[in-house]
Amino acid sequence: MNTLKYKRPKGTRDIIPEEFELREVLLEKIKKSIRAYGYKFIITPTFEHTELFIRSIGDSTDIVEKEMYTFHDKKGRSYTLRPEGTAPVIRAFLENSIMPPAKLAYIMNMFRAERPQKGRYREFWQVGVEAIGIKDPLIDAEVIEMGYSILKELGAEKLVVLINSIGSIEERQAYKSALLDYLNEKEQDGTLELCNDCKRRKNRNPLRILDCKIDGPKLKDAPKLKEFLSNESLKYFEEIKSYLDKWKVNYREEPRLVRGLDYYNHTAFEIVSEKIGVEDTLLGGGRYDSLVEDLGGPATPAVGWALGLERIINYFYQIPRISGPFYFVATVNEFSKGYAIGLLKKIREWKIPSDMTYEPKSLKAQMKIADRLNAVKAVIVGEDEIKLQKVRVRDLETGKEVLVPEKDLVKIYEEEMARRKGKEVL
RNA sequence: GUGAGAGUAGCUCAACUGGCAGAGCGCUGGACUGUGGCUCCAGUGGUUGGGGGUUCGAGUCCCCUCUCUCACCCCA
Repeated sequence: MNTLKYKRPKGTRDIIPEEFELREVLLEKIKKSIRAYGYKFIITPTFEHTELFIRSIGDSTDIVEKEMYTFHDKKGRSYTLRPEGTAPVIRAFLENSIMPPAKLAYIMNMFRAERPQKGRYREFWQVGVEAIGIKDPLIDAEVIEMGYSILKELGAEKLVVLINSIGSIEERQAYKSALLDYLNEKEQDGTLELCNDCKRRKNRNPLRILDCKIDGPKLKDAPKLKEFLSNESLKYFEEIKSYLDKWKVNYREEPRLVRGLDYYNHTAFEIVSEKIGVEDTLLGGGRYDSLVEDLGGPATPAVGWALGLERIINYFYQIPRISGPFYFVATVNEFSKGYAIGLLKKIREWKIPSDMTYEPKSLKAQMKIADRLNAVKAVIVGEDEIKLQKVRVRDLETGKEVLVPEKDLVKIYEEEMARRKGKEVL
């Protein structure tokens, strides 16, 4: 088994037919919901100029520092497999002169060179939305509510929106230095010893220290981010919450919530499920008012989120057993096989999933294969049937057989599909 | 990058302190020659991830290596 010569690269996944069908169903639901909120879908290239990600995500973030798949072409240009969707979408928004206000959505695979674990892969799929050119608490709230309802519709349970305002970039900067002053002072007078992780965090993202399991509790008297927010920022945040209240979104204010990408400001949020032991984030997002300008466009505020498709599937779905061909054509001998080949061709012109055995096999063996493939009905063709100008249709679940003219195969198929509709529990 | 666990048949897993590598499922065929599932019978299955070492003898002990999984970090 482990003598296999080639295996998939670490952290990548094969989506086998069973999961493929499940994803199709989920994605259809997601697309329908997102369109209902007025978004249009786009697809950007799988790779971009490396610079785009460094500029947008921030050069001292984990993603840029150690998780990007970067390569060079023959002329030495540096490209990177997209690690996230927001920067490419904004780039495309600018490059195609799309006019704000614009609501763009995407379903794209992302690439990050992390150590894989549950719900976390090196290639993974994100569904994301970006509302570009609108700055009003109403849109922030709507974006959050949309993510919340979509997750709910997808069957995610015990959802909680964690929400915070991290203020404007200037406000956050002021807070950051106040926090650093506080930490340095405590360290110098010996009342505080940070863990190794937090020593690293100090340079990279000091706000995260407050959330550290080891050091966090020691910092009860540290300055609070909220104290550094302007009245305007606070009011904006309050308004968002009042909409969420009105729409009965289950949220919790999380003063320590910060985002790992540099471009966020003001609203930051995550949606987690309390059903999952390790509180993995199902969806994360926030407001980013300076990104469009940073990427060379006019000053344009924006807000958005992304959700991880694999996490939804991992935590809330079983990979279903899928049904095989609707009709499995079985033949009695070489003579009827010739006839069956023509019949199969007709069934396929009707676009009904169907199959047969190609090598000669006994009828018994053919039936066995039909069963194993989980076919819905077997169509048995032998000399008797040909003589009568009919086919024998056996329901593989009930074992009931009917003798009908060929053209009835369409009717039987349609009736069965109609019967199943709505009952499809994936 | 750090830490923990696991690799035995196609799959899920056994094999006491080192002593002949096994079972179930699957697969093929038959009982039932124009009918699947259930039952019974027979057959099919392996370089125990790879390399080295200790030993009369290694799936089992030691070292190296590869792969996978989980957790931390970080994130979707």
